[in-house]
Amino acid sequence: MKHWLLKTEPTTFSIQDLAAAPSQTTHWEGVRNYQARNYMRDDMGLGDRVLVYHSNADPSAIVGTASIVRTAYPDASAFDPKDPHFDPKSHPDAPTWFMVDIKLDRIFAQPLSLNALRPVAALKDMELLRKGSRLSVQPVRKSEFEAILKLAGRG
DNA sequence: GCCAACGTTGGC
DNA sequence: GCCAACGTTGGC
Repeated sequence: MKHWLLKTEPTTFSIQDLAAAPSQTTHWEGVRNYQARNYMRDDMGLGDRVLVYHSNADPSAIVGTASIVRTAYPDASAFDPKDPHFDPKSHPDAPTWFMVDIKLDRIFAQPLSLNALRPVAALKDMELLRKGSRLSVQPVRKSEFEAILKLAGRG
């Protein structure tokens, strides 16, 4: 089982939106970066655990966890000219972009902000905390995932 | 709103 | 294949 971090802007789709979704499950659509795509398409497995991160938020923070409940399949939003993530170069017979489905596990009682995470020794190599890190789908080490859960407590 | 960091595009 | 220009991300 692997561990991941998924970024989302809460003004677009928040973990509260995930909690309100049918079966607390959603398609993680709109990823338009090749490295992020490759992680989703090639490496994500059923049952992998996910940290949900709110970017461009106040404060930006890890806000909860989810699990992969469906592995990669074509991202149909790329085929829709009216969709903000439309990509004319992606065709249904040879899709460029993929998505997975995730299901909410829990929302942390206290969001873990970047300021709260930076001083944690166990997280010093975490991709999220690297300067200039922009990748919206990131692998997370098991030790990092467990450290995050510990910080989040049982609430 | 600023701007650094990064990815993509396209002329050559 | 280089690389300048441009667009996007995202913390602050």
